[in-house]
Amino acid sequence: MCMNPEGASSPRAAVRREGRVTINDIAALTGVAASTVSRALSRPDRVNRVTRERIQAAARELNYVPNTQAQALSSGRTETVALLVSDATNPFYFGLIRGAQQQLRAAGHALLLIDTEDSAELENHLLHKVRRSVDGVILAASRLPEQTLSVIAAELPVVTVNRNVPRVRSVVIDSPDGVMQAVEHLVSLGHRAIAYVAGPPSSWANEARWRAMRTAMARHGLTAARVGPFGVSRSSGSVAADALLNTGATAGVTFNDLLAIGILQRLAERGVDVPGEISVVGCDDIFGADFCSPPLTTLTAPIEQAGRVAVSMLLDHLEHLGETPSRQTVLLPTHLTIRQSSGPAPRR
Amino acid sequence: MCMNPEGASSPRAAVRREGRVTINDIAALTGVAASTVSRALSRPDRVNRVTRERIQAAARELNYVPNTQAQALSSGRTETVALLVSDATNPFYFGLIRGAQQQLRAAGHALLLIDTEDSAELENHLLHKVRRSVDGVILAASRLPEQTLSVIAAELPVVTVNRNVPRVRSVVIDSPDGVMQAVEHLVSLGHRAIAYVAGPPSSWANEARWRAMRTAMARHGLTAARVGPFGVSRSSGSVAADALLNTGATAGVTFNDLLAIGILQRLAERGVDVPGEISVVGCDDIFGADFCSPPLTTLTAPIEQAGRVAVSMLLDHLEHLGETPSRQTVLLPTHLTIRQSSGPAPRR
DNA sequence: CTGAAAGCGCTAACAC
DNA sequence: GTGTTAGCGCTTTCAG
Repeated sequence: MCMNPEGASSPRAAVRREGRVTINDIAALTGVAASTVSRALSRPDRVNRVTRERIQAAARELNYVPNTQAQALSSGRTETVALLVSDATNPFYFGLIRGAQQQLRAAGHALLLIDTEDSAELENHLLHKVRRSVDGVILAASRLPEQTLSVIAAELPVVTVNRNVPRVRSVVIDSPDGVMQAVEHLVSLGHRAIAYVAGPPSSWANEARWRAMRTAMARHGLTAARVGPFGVSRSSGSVAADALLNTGATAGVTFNDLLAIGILQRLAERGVDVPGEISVVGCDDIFGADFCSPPLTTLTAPIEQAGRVAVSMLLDHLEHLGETPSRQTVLLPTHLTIRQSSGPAPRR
Repeated sequence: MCMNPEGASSPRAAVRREGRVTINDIAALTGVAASTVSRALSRPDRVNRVTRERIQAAARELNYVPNTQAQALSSGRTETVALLVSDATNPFYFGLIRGAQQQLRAAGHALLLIDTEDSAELENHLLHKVRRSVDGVILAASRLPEQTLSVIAAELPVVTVNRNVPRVRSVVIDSPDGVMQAVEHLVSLGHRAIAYVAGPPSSWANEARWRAMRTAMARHGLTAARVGPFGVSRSSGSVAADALLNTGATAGVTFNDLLAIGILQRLAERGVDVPGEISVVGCDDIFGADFCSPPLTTLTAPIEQAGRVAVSMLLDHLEHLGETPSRQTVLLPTHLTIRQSSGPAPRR
């Protein structure tokens, strides 16, 4: 009948609070205390069977959905895990994301995806920011210095992928071993001058692969050339291809497939025959490696499995907090998948 | 000196509560009330400049990070947006995820990634579950029936991608227009028998593309054949290729690139020349479309932009809650990118 | 086994 | 402008 003065809405967006069913509603409906409802729902074994069933029935009937915020606030557990990737667009991560997502869902946890845009600074900042909003984090290809990682791992459950840091759990794909296989493969095809096409210097895996390459070459009394560093995008492939050609090598092992595919494209442009004039071996076996042209010989990495394992390790860690943080690291094997980008060394 | 009885730790994992800095610590340090700290941090303009600066300095010094759970609980805003995709592994989503992620970060929001595994049921379930944990959701290629979507949109801010539902905001990529361009292209190359290779029936976009195809063909007095439905994976391409060949068509327009690439592989296996014997046109221009063999003629979709726009619409919606939910839909143009998988129709 | 009560950390009226 | 006071919805001692 009259305008009430408090009718004016607040400047902040109205908060939707309609329709929310809380444990109190269930408590009221079933005539028990809210705390009992809470128990019945989150630790069913701690409550009498008949009350429990009555409560669960009521919950179902009212279409109750727990408020995760509230749960998190009072319990300290968020049932959420953050996955930090350096570039959500990199096909390498697709499998990782997928594997992690699967395993997480199975455990009823949510996945917070964070793109660090390949910046250590941003990575650190975002990590700091979500620290309290997640139960733990998975760091895929972290760009952070070892010391920073140690500090973070001390205050938050962490699992790294493809990055080995003392006292931090990690799953690493054994690409170095794969690189050795690749070198054997190339050497047996008659190659003597083989170059490593390096990725970002901040990448731990990059250095690990390079080391493996030198070792493998040394076994045959050969020394590996090295070009780079290059960015890990297909477009970096152009420069990389030219640099690779310049070394006079008859074969190149690249930091990853993205780079390798870029190189393949550039070589085609320049009319260089692969593998006739030069062989190219990639790393990871990402989506596309099997249908680029020529199909890429590469190190097949169990990426999806890595995602699953990382999650398992993290969840396991969460269960046993406080226990000795044994420097546990899982090594996943790779194998060489031979396709058409590698072949016999050209005659001199 | 003596063991205190409460020393026994609880059976649940210990909750880490060490080192947490709260607004109370800042309040104590600066000698103001906690509420003032809260204000100074979240609505700086509502507090005296010098107090504000003192508070901000203290916050920085103590390395304060707000507890998002608590913020969410009391404010109702979570600063988190969920992105539901039907398959996190589908390269189509990479760009979408990336675009969304970018825009979200710029606005200081987090991204909850949810994989619905292509199941309407699971989609509905998960949506229900996160309803209260996010400010809004972006539904990429939802499999939900229109009515369900309407219901959800009524109780939670929603933006759909490639799915048009009355009263639900959406961004749709104008592939139907692109399909028409594709048909013109093929017809002008002399093709008369053109088939549509269908994707999942539950996909809204699939039907939209098929309709566009028929219309475009009709304009030339032609009728399109249709094969399928097929799954949207490369492996479905084998069956699809055989079915396509069976129609006797000289060209095929496929639901998406993944399928098209699969078809290309199968055709190569069967020794069918593309585009000599048959032309193939894909849809989306995903990663890989430009380097498969032959490179795929396809409809280039602004996928990343779609992700950004979807987020913008959603955030905008959040700002103006309660306002008339005008059925706002943004149409993003596509264009035909001609590569080597399409060519003149073969002579009879 | 269940209830009462005290918060989790923060925001949002409402006073002053 | 700033302090006071209630909660947000849930978990978790602590009694009984």
